[in-house]
Amino acid sequence: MPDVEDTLTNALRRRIIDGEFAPGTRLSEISLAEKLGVSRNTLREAFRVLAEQGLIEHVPHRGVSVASPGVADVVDIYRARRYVEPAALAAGSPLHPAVAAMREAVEQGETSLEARDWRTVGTANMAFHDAIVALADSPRLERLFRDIAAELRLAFLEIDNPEALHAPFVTRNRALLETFLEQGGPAAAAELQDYLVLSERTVLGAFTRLRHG
Amino acid sequence: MPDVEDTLTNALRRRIIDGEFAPGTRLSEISLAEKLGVSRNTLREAFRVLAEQGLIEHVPHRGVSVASPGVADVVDIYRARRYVEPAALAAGSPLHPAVAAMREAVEQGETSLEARDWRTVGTANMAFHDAIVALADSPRLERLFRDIAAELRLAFLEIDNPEALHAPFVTRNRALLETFLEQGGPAAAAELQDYLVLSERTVLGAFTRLRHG
DNA sequence: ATGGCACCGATTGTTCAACAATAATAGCCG
DNA sequence: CGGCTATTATTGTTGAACAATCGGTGCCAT
Repeated sequence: MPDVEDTLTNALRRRIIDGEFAPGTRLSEISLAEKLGVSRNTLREAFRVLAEQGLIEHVPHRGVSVASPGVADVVDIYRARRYVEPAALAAGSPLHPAVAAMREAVEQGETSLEARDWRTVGTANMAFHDAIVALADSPRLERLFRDIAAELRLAFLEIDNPEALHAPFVTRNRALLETFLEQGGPAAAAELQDYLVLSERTVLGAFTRLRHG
Repeated sequence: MPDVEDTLTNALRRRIIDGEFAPGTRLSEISLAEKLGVSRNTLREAFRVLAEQGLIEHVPHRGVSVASPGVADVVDIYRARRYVEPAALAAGSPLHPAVAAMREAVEQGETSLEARDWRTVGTANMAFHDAIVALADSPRLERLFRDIAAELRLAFLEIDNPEALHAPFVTRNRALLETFLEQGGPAAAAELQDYLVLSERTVLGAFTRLRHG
């Protein structure tokens, strides 16, 4: 049964992102390998990949645990986002295929918002920003964003107040898309800067509130 | 003999970057494991990490080979650099510790240039840009740059004309540092934009010249 | 009781040997 | 000479084994 590896990595990745293993959870090689029906060695290869992506944390001789991003991580993630996303939007063409993905993400967000399905709202929000990055046509920047978006999802899982985290940004996504199409990239980039500052503040606020009970 | 893994990954990484295995070289698990004195399984874990970093390419059932970046990769690498480096410089503080590293890299480059030690000139150039990215104080952006800088070194190895690639930029580094200190980040960022465009053109020119004999 | 210390158990780190699955190659046939 | 098949070398994966390390347990001395 070869080629399990990539599938295994992706499966694990999805399950972690979906919150099946809470952030901070220790992942035992033996029990997890048994549970997944693979050998320890194969599982360890997947671990190395996920650790490199920042989804799990590896401490020598103490195994791996699901990453649990702290305040410093969130700050850094948003810093990176502010470097990449507004620039991608500013230089992006309205004719770029990713614009369709942006529009779909906006609509998906609106639909899910109405259904009060916060988790899906969060997914749609991420898809929206993913599409923004895709405007840059840069595989390496897309990979960076994929990784930090996954980490951010873990941070969201820690907070576990999806409505407050995701709901406010659906209308902002719509507005941002319209600004981009009607006023062009630079105007949208400026708007996105504020957007990201607000988003960061929202996440950090929820974080510190957590720490204080 | 535990904990070999991280050491092994770093050792392999250094040897690849240093050109011990030419870009495109196929890395056989059996022979390389024997050569390095580790087991296949351990080596495979290191492979997974390096593949994730883009240093080696993994094709299922065909093994791994040292990455050999093509024109598209170089273009993308420079695109990513233009997203990150000028912004880091624009927002960077002259009091940041990384400025010392920038200065050291400039001086190292000048010394090596005089000695006509092109390889060291290249290393100093990379250290200079690494320091620029460090201005952003972002571990994730630093990691991105570390990876694409490594890939770029592989591209340089393919070209193998280190003088043309590295020598012209020593004086530019000095000038850029002075602009940053005397005129501030935004002015330096603008200068760096042109710098990177020129650098990209240099690399791409050498590339296409390669293809034509 | 308490603080430090040696031991013990559980887990990770690593190796080895084996087999399955695949891709490239070589050789065969038409 | 081109296409098909068989061979072969390599990767993919497994299971078992042992070494090394970490954390905790319980003992001992104060």
